[in-house]
Amino acid sequence: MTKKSDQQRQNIIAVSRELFTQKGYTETSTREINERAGIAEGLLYYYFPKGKRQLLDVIVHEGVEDRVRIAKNMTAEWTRDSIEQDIIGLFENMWHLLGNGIGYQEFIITIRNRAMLSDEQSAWLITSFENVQQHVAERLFEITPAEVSLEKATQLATAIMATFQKVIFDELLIRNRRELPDGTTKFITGQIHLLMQLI
Amino acid sequence: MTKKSDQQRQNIIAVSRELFTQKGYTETSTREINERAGIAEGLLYYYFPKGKRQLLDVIVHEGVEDRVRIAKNMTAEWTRDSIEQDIIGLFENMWHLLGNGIGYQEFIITIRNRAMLSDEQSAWLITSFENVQQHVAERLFEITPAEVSLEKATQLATAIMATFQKVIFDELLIRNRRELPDGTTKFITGQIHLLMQLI
DNA sequence: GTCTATACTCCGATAGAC
DNA sequence: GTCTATCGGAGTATAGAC
Repeated sequence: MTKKSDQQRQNIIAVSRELFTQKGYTETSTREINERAGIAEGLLYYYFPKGKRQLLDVIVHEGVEDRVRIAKNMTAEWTRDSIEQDIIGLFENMWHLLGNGIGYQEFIITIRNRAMLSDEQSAWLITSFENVQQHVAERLFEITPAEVSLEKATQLATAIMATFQKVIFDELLIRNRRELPDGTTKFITGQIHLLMQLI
Repeated sequence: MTKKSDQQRQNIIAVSRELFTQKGYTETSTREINERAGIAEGLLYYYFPKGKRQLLDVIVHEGVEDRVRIAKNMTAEWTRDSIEQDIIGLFENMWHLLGNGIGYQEFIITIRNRAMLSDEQSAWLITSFENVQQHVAERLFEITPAEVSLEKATQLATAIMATFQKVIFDELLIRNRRELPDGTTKFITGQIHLLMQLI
């Protein structure tokens, strides 16, 4: 039941998102979008009357909506015995969501075009991390000895998330890589193991 | 003894760096650079024969050179008693170097134009953090009980730097702020205090 | 809804006088 | 060294036929 026009619209978005990620927003011409999408010159303005800028806004907005996916992927139960492994699994989920496919593209586009965006449009990046962080804090608190305060569990969750964020930003943003280097899992494992000594 | 032509050249670089930071590289026209620098159309190509792209490269290259400043600002001695305060002071130095003036501009330009740059051109960002991190690891190891391994000190330094990096990237890159929010020092203090319990 | 053709704007870069 | 004038090209967007 997906209408032709819906497909067309989605196709234009997908092509634009791809090009914006690879070449950058300003470096991508509407002509190139039309070409790759296989549509004629004028048609883009039928679907997006405000032109290229509207495409950017739509793509960034989808990033906002997709952020719930990140929260979804963390609902698995954690147990005291497997806690370190559970945390590593969480990192792998986050890496997968921000390092692959549409999530990666939305992430890169939002960061690199920050100067063009409003505070609200880029806030989803921080919100995503905060959501995960709070989730971690709660789980840590649950399975933690009674004498450990919620505040300490929260601080610990913050330290864990900072480590995740460092790896993700270093690789995706600065090194411009999309595959984790060999030592990463071992690195994360070591850091988690160290931090968990705090409990 | 600074020649007029040197001033002119430096002026063009300063104006470009300013505009590249505010509006982005591609969004800045050479006309606007000329206008703000108070020079005529053709003159830019007298100083920079390869045009706008050369300006980007020169600015990024200066980031590479300025990175030694980060290392310089950490040579103060640390003592066991003041260790947490010393670490907080280090954070403030790093924030100052990446959040103000030319250092801020070089940082933003390098990140936001990553797609245009080579691996070498953006490597200085990671190198800078790594240098500081190694320095922290060594200092921690020095003033630490004998039973703590260098490896553990290094891991701890990594966790500390991840916290610094998180704050800096969140504020400068995502939130697009250049002044630290009120709670930041308290936040950093809390995290450092937590992490130092590992020693 | 989709196409072709084109109007209009702006940019980077050069030529050449002074 | 610095200026004025301008070229060639590319980009966004629109008009109007089908």
